[in-house]
Amino acid sequence: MNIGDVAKASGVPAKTIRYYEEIGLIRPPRGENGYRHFREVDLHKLAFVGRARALGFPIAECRLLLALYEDDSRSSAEVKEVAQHHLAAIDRKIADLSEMRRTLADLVRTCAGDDRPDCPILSSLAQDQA
Amino acid sequence: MNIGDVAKASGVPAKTIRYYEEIGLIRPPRGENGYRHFREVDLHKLAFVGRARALGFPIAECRLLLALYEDDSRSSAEVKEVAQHHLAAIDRKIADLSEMRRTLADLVRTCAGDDRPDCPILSSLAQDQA
DNA sequence: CCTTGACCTTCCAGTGGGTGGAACCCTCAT
DNA sequence: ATGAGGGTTCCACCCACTGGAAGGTCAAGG
Repeated sequence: MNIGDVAKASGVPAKTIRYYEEIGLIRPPRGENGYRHFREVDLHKLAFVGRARALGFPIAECRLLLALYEDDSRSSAEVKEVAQHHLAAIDRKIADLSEMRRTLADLVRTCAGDDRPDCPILSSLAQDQA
Repeated sequence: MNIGDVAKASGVPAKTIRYYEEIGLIRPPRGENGYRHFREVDLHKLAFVGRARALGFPIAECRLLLALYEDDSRSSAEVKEVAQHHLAAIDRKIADLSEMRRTLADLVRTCAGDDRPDCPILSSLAQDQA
């Protein structure tokens, strides 16, 4: 399979696949014409990474998960720890965003949104007790 | 005030303040020694941007908000629109993260986390019906 | 007057995770 | 032989900083 087929099959854009090769996530062999030639295992790994990325795992953790996946002597505890670590990171992000959302929604609610210049949003940003 | 004082007063790191000047968000005048000299208004604008950034507004929107803040003939409707736009962006992010969280939490819950290699997290990442 | 240390300055490079585009090569069907 | 639609590399850019090196400035203490 060429890169375009793999991109279609995995849902990962060709540009991204090249990038993944550049950072050593995948190492598809090359044909005589210089084209990357993807075997089943390469497609498989790429789809694995694609799904891990879709769950928000950073590249470093995708690399780790891939290594664990390929290591038959892994323990599920190791995998779980990586996943829990990422889950905690997601929770922190959600908490941060929710806090922003709460504040911003309050401000939006109290803003008249009419032709007058008076605006509690700007006042809040301008004052120290924002 | 020098940059260090302003950094302390506004909570925005000196490096970030220099960056904000570079992108034209603020334009503090310079003293004879080449040091940036921050007037009250510069500190004020910087703190404004700091608070807007803390609410997650991207730089472009901070710039817009700052312009509206300095425009006496603005309407609160314009401000509200910017804020609502950002609120919607926050909501999208929260929705995306929540979806990830849901899937990941399910996987973590079903993983034994013991010495055995079998792991539903890896299985899920490896299979198409992840 | 000199030194010390805490400031300040600029510039360059790197972060994460790609994305866009240019310039060029390869392959296949017409 | 030619044109479309692959593929290849490389360089630059996105966001919003952040780290660090090399060097200038300033106030206080000896």
